[in-house]
Amino acid sequence: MTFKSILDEIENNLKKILFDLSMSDVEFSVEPAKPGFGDVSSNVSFLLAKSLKKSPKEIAEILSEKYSSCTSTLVLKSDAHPSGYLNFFANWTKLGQLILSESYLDTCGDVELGNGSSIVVEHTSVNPNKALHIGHIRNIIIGDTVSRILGKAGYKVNVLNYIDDSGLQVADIIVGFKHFGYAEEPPNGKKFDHYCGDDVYVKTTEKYEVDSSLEEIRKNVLKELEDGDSETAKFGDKITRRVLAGQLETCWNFGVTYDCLNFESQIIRSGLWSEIFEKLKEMKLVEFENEGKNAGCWVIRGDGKEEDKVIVRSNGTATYIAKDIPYAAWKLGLLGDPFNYKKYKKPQTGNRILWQTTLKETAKISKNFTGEKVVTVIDSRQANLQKIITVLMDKFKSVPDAYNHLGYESVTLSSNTAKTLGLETDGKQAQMSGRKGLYVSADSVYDILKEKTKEETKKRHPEMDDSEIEIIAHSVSVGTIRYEMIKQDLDKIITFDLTKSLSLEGDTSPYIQYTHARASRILEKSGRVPTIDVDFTLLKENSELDLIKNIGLFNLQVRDAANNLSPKVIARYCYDLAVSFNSFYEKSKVLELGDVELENSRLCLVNSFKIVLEKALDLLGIQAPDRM
RNA sequence: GGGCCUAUGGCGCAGCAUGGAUAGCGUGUUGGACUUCUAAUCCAAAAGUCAAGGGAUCGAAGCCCUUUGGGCCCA
Repeated sequence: MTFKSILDEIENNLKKILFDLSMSDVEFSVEPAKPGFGDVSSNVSFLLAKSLKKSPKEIAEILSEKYSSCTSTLVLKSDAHPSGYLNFFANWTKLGQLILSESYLDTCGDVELGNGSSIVVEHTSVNPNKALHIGHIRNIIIGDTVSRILGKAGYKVNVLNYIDDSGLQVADIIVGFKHFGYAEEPPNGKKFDHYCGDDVYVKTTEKYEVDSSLEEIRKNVLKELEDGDSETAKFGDKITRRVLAGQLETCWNFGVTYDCLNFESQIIRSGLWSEIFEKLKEMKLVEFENEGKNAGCWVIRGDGKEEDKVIVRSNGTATYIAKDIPYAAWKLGLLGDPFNYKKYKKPQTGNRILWQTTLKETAKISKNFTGEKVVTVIDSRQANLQKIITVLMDKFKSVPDAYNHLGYESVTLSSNTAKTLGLETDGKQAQMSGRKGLYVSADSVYDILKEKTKEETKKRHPEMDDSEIEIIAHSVSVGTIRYEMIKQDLDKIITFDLTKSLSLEGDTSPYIQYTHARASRILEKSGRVPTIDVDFTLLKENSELDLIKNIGLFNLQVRDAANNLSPKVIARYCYDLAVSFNSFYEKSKVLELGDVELENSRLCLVNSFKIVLEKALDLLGIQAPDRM
């Protein structure tokens, strides 16, 4: 049981009181109080003010009076604040014991939301023609964090990465290799995904701008790609898989893993499209246009003022939505599964097995990576398209809100960072562009951070051996990037600056990780094994109670984050938890107090903090070293 | 022309879903704290017409309407 216990107790008692007043249909709130207003607050008196024709203050006083005769185990007293709030003070001896005992359990923080139902999270889905840049990283970290949170909330999560291996961007690098003579092996041992993105792709697209006759070559390559048996398709497959391998390496380095890779080329060849197209026609969700500018096309009718959306052109070719619709339906398990599955050749970090789709009959392994619900992480520039798919899927699937587009704003470059890449912007931020070579790669940001954190760690611990420094620098670098990508709201643009965004102080991952190291150090130095068999009445300082309270809020935060698909909730929680520990750390010594009982009680608290912080950080994919 | 997002101390953000107490945090600035369980830390000070205007409400940073600035999508 956690802090939720006292909220539930108060809510139930208030409900009883309201029932006696025959006011039971009021939806009041019972929430952790703001600092200085007790432990729990309720707005109930405001809501009753009108119907009872009394001031909130008077009502709070009446309710407080009535509350004193309720049976309560965790509430010490209630208090009517002059503002009208009804505040409660906890019996911390009991509540503290409940919270700290709970924190020692494996299930701490678990939430019963999914109840074992399956949910698909699709993220990453970067064209396999370039290395991942800092903008892609935002998508990947959001997706990975949401997956972890949903897992904690009781869902069976299937994480998918959609590989768009048959589009224009892939055609472009093939043109580069086949017609402009780029060597297949990158020079100077450069990572293959970087080579394709920095050199082949950028330089090839530059040539299009100079010579428009090259457009013809590109079109032909694109056409050849669609025929799976062509030489071009086979070559394309080889190249994209090699780029993909490089991208996956970056993802794994950031602690991100998947369950299955879905290849667009296979979706196109699988026949899923014609299956869904027939269904769409049957259900009259697509219509054939006889007149107007879309004459001869199959369209989805726009809602109200919206434009109709063409999905099959008059020449019979499908538009790119036509690739997304069957995939979306497949993810929801609405279509037969045309795929077989085989293991990806290289194992991921951790225990998760990575599968990939295949159309080959030799691999007769069937799997189920679909979900009763789907979350698709794509930036909000694609909101229009995603809305069409959401509306369509709602009509197919009886479950409401089965298909969810989790949108987020893009990452732009600060004018200073753009300048270092050779673009003058007049002090304005700049949109990244793979085609123009205007981006900061994820690997390079990691490398810069790692150098910086290595230096910092060496300075602090001259005696430490290189392998330990390596591990610390890795987790701090990964943590810094992950936290930076997640800590603010999804609908805020992140302006990335090579120097400013890589701070290690303040509201950052290293701050939180450092706090963990402090706790670890206390436990290590104590030389004792902390237990929950301690005297909880000794924990009565404000900084101690505040820390206990924060520890007890963990599962409430997980619920909030999962319900709203909001990873930043957990980031904020980790930060708040760390702040309250640092406050405790400054005010209350733990060791060498000359009072073994008190030491043990505080050690129990420190350990509880450490356990919960580790679990919360794990949801962010951040590891906390014991020393740093 | 239509649509989506956004505006809160110098800078970067939280709070808005579900209106109610004293609008929080980081950074920067100024000053202070390492012989102490690690200073990637902590404490203090200065700094806010919550974009502007209007509306409903006993009560608005939050809800509704209008306008403006910034970003994006579609045509």
